[in-house]
Amino acid sequence: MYLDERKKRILQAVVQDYIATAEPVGSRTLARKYNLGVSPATIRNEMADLEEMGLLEQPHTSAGRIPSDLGYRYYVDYLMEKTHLTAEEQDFIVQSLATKLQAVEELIARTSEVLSAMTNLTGLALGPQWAGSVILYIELLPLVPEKAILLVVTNMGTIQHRFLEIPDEITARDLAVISEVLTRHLRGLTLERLSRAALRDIRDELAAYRRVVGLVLEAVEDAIGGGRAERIYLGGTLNILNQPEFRRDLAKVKDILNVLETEHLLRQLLLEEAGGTLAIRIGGENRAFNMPYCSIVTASYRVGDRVMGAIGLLGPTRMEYARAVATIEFMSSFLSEMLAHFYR
Amino acid sequence: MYLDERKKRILQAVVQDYIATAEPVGSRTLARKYNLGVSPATIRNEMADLEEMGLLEQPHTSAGRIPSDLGYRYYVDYLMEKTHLTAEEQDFIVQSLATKLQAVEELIARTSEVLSAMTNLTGLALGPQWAGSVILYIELLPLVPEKAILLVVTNMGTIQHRFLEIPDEITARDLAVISEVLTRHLRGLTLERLSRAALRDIRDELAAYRRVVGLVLEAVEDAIGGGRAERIYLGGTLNILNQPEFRRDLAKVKDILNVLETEHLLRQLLLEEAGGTLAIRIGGENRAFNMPYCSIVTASYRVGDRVMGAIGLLGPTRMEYARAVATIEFMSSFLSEMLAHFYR
DNA sequence: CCTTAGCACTCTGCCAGCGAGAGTGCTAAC
DNA sequence: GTTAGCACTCTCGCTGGCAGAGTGCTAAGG
Repeated sequence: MYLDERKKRILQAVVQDYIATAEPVGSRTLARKYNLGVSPATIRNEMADLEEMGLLEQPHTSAGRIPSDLGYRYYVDYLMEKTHLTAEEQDFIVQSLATKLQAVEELIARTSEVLSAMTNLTGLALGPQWAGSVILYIELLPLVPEKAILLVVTNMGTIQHRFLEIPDEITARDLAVISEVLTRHLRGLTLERLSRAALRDIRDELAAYRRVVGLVLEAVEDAIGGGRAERIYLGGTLNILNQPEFRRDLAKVKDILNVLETEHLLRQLLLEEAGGTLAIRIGGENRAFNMPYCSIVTASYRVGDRVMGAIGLLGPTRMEYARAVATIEFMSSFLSEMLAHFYR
Repeated sequence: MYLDERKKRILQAVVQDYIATAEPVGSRTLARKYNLGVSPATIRNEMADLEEMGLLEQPHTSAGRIPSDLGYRYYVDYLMEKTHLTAEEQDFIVQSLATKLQAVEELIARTSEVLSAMTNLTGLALGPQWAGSVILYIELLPLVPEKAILLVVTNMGTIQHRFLEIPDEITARDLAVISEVLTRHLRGLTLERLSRAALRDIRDELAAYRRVVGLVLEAVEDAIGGGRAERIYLGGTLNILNQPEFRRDLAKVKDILNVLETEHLLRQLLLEEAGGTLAIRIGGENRAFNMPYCSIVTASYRVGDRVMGAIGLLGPTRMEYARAVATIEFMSSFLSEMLAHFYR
């Protein structure tokens, strides 16, 4: 789609003004606030063109124009001036995330809050990804009589646990033996596929414990498979209610909260385009979700070249894209850095 | 406060009708729907009395009456007919919670969702309580070069972990020795107070590892102290938006979501009266919270006589108390039962 | 003395009508 | 190609009127 310079400037001005005010913007306002060097009448003509091209739309005949999804898209792709967080802001993030950090989950949890605090949007954070990591230890420890706890520790430091009923005659020593055998055979395998061969070997070697080995292996498989659901952290859900476009429209708020409450939807939202570094999906571009009035900016974070999770910002289509992008970019690279340091 | 039979019946009818319809209820309606055997005029006189006593109030001169906090309180304490969940409902709960259960956290998480599904209110669940449990194992495992992971396992099957930087020269065998010493000295201690003596003994016995023992003990203390923040699970946040009294009033919704988003407020809300079995706090009785239009029904769940956590239902003051109470009571005793079975 | 019918009064919610304000599209002049 | 002028349109907020619901009071009845 080709736009001459003047159209670009006008589109840019409309988008920026609408983002700032949430009010449809008219030719007069435009001429006054942004010195475009032409009169309102000319701007009107241009805006009519932009509307015909599908970049702007009118809520009703006699209101100003607002950007369409396509208009935002053009803005984001070609017109938006990239910004960076200020040194103070970066510092704030670093302080918020780096102080007294105890476990990776905590880092991710705080990330969602910081994201929201930086932008007044809703911050999302997913991870850390459990898939793709490698088993380091499997331990079976007696808990109370006839109960044991199974721990699976991976090289990423994630831990899954399961409870097991065990027959009375199995001693702590037996459990230690079983742990050792399990660890020896499974160590180094990725979680996605425990080789069938390894499982059979274990069964053979532990033939003496026939009564429990089935249960134990089941628990192992379960711990590994069931752990797939990484937690999603939300920050600033409340901010949605501060957006003027939603103050009056409970139905929309409900749609959004519904998505925010449904983990698998969120997961889909965050991971859909985790391939690239940064994804911006605007309004109706999010086909799967009934939220044509929302945009989302997402990015994955990595350790080395493995995707460890994703973060995102959800807000009205009218969000400050430049700031959202700057924040997401900084946060995802900072997260990657922190994790790299954490794990190596 | 003494009420004669007729006043009781009228108050009861007002509360029930208002709970059902969310509309102020007038004398005419009352006379028609509930056969009180008297005319609207008499009812009006009685209602005027009830209003003077502070049990009812009028939104404006010419609307019907609605119960005041005090009115609800009287209803809950003296007039409410206790109900029980039907066999089908109980079955639904049992099915939802008992199938394929993997870990205690999952049980609690599902509880909040079931609570909300049963009542169309917002379900809260806190726990399982980490305080009061006893250390069973402490393990220090090498993770990647110069990093180790510390695991603290308690008799309740909760696990805390922390990452540690360790000098290169410390071997896996060294870590095993340290683990053994830690476990030997700390096993059986409750998390609240690791005795100073035990810590000194450890320091003495591990003098050879002077370089790491400080770090390790710090991590242990941190894992134990930091773990205090049990997770809170929410279910059905969305239901708030379905309440007619909040459909129009974004400010209230915001207040509520704000509380729901702030963990320490929720914790306070759930634990405030964990002493008794069941607590109902109505509207303004919740002094600490700026939500005079909300009530909350809470109960703790236990294993033996130790409080393991709490569950609750949050909704408008107009909630169906009888149902909320029945649900909470069933759920908390069912939870206690499940956990008792789990742990013993 | 309690209960009840009747009635005047009050307040809300809803709708229609109106004017102000903002913005547009079109036309004609520059 | 640009711009001033103008008629037109649409929203928003305000007002007044009206129906509906409910009340309190009074007076009559058991």
